[in-house]
Parts: sequence; structure tokens; C-alpha cells
Amino acid sequence: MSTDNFKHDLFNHFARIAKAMSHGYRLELLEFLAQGERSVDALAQVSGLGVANTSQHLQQLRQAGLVANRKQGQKVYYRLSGLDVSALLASLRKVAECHLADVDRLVDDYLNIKDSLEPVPAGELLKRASAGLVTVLDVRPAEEYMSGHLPGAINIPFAELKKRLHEVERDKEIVAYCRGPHCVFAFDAVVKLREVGISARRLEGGLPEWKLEGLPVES
Amino acid sequence: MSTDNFKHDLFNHFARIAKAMSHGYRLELLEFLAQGERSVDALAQVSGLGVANTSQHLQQLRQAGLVANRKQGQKVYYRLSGLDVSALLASLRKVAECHLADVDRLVDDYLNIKDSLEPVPAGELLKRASAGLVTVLDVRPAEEYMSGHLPGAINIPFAELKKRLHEVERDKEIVAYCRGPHCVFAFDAVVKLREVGISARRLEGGLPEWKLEGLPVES
DNA sequence: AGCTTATTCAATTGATCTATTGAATATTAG
DNA sequence: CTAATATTCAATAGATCAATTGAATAAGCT
Repeated sequence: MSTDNFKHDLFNHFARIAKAMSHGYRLELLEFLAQGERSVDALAQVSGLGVANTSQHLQQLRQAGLVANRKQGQKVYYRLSGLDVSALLASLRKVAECHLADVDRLVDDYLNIKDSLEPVPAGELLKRASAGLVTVLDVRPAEEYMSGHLPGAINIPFAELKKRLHEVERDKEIVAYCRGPHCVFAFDAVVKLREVGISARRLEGGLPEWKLEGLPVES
Repeated sequence: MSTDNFKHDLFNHFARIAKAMSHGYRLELLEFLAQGERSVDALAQVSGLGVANTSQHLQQLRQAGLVANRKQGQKVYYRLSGLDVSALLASLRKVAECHLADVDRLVDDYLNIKDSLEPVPAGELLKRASAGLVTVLDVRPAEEYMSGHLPGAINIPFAELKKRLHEVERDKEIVAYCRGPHCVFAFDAVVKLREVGISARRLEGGLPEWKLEGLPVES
């Protein structure tokens, strides 16, 4: 039947997208790209695999329509092809959290402090930050900060936090954020700040989620 | 580094879910399950593959946490494990529509009448239906209707529409719906109704999308 | 208990996917 | 023009996945 063929084709196309996401490494690339544009070799470095391999994975993502690229000079920059891809990733994460007991356990084991670090919802942060009540702290690597960050956020990469503690105002509350809900930088930063007596919380989600809500981004 | 291992594990878990969805057949099963609970052999029949094969695919979906099952008597009934799974499917569809040109073409080729059949948004339908202004028509198979349908909807499976045309009121507008945005029953029903001079439109999306918006369902 | 139905398990074969390697292409710098 | 850098292409071997088949389990029926 022609209707059946149509359905079949359609589902195969959907499956192609899911297949592109069905590999841990490619998901890692996607999350990284959710931060902003990246060159192939930046992606290869950050994920620790060979360049050729990275390139091939990126091409699979591109064929599935999840990422797009542009060539500038000798470099090729990849990016997510739209906010809906971020939304899809978020959906996937949500399902994982709700229905894969293993993921819960993994996250809880690693971040057993989770519950004690009440996250600040995006909307609340926006209000309090524009009223000057909090310091917004971006703990991602400097390069990621450069390519886009929350309005008014200061950047101290997590690795440098210890020696640059003096840069933060001790009497304002600090709200830290990093890449996303499973990025551990923000958690660890909050723990570290509290250890030295600074009041700190973390942003619920991270930059991609912030963008998803349509909130403003500075660069 | 322990953080890297954590991330790696996490992404592998996410990938497991995507992998479960990376097969046209399994996606078809999922969409079918989005309508409600189904037994293994109902699923096997509707998708046209062997029972053993179906069972194995269902188990993959279950291991990924996308579906759950319960045994009643000698039958095993599978269902989606939550609304978030519907949301994930919707996300996937959306990405496909936005970024896979092939899908657009496929849908447009098949449903070249698409634009001329203005869909009715869910919210609007709810208002107009409760005011008694429209007849809501469910064109899915009777068994799917039985397991849940829009409030006040009448059921005439598409296959029987031709001979049961007399059952619909000719002077009220009809809004038809079926399984989802890519299910062709509603399109075809609207075309058929218009051919005989009955004013008809289709619901935007289908039953799963209706549920997703938290709107009421009758059974 | 024996028979039927519904589902799952186990094993096989062919197909597809992944990482690696080394070569090929394209762009910039000298 | 030549060398260097960034990316892609092509080919390979090992791993994983899918459809089929027939047997095994489990619940209800007579």
C-alpha cells in the first residue's frame, strides 16, 4: 500500500536522526556544539579522539541534519543546525533522567551533594542579576565564554578558580553555571566557593538551556 | 580523570536511548504505543513483522527505558513509559521536519494538498467543540478509539468512512483527527468529506500531541 | 494432565557500524 | 612555487546489529 510505504520511508528518515545520536561520542560532540561553533580540530582535541574519526562523526551528524558547517580559511566550523536540536538533546536527557535508573544512580553517585545545592531557575536569575543582587559566574573555559555567555557574567574557568578566588566579591551571592545540567564544573565551583565561606548556588541547566528559553546572551 | 569517565558513562547512557530509537521499525512501534497500551501480537500484526522479532525490538525499547510492560493473563501489554517519551518523539519529528529536506519533500509529495487543508489548533478545537459548534471525528481504527479519544469525538474508522457518511451531520463543520501529524487518515478523510460537500478540517497533530498539551481525554 | 495461545529465548547468517591508518585535497604562509 | 596546516577520503579488520527459525516457557481451557 502506498500509505504504508510513505510511513515506512518517513520512519526511516526519523531513524536516521536517532541513529546519528546513538553514539556516546557523537552526543558529546553535539553537547559541545550546543555551546557554540567549533572547528574540527578543537572538537577532536576536547573529545580525545583522532581528527579523521572526528571528521567522520561530524559528517554523520551533518547528513542527519543535526549540524551545519561553514569553511573559513583553512578551518571548517561546525554548529548545531538549530535550537530545535538543543531541544531534542534536552528531551533525550529528560527521558534518560526519568526512565533510566542507571543514569539517576550515576548522577547521584557523582553529585551526591546535588540536593544540597539548590539550583536557581533561569527566570529568577535574570531578575536578580539585573537588579545587581548577584554575581553571575561562568566557570567554562575562556574560549567558550568568549563565544557567548550570560549577560554581565564574569568568567573564571573552573581550573583557575582556586587561585583567582580573590576576584569575586565576597558579600554578594554568586550564581555559577557551566555547559548544562550534567556538566560538573558548576557543582564543583559551588562546593569550592562555599568551602571558603562565599554564598553560592548554581544555575539550573546551563547556557544551552538558557538560550532555549530565549533569554539574552552576550558576546 | 574521574570527571571524564563520568561524562563518558553518561553520554553512553544517553546514546543507549537514541540507539533504541535508531530503527524505523522501533519508531513505528513507539508511535503506535503513543496511542495507548498494546499487546505484543497486536503490535506484530500492525507492523507486519514476525512476533519473535517484534518481541525482541520491544525488549530493546524496554531496556532503554522507553516503554514499560505488564502481564495480564497470557498477554503482555506494552506502553510508553511516560509523556516525556512522547515529547522526545515529537522533538525528533520536529528536527526531522526542520532539517531533513528529504522529509519535507516526502511529506509534501504525499500530501500535496497539505496547505489547502488548514489544520485546527488544539486549543481552538477544544473551545469550539465544547460550544457545540463542530463535530469531532476520530478516524482511527475502532480499537484505538476505545482505548482513549478526544472528548465527545465520534468514531468512524477511515476504512468505513465511505459507507458511513450518512452518520455525520452535514450542517456542522467536522474536525477530523488521527494518530499524529504524519498519519494520513485525517488528511484523506478531510478530502473525502469535502468531496461530498461537507465542511471539514483536520486537527493539528493528533491524539498524542493532544495529550501532550495536557488536554482531556475520554475513554 | 494434555492442548492451545502468547510471549520469550537461543542460535545462525548476512548486513552495518566503528576505529585506525595512510593518502588526497584545499588553503594559507613564507 | 614549496611547505605546513586543517580537513576529508578510502580501505581495512573487528565488533555489533537485525531477521529468521525453531525450541522453551507460562497461562488459560477442556
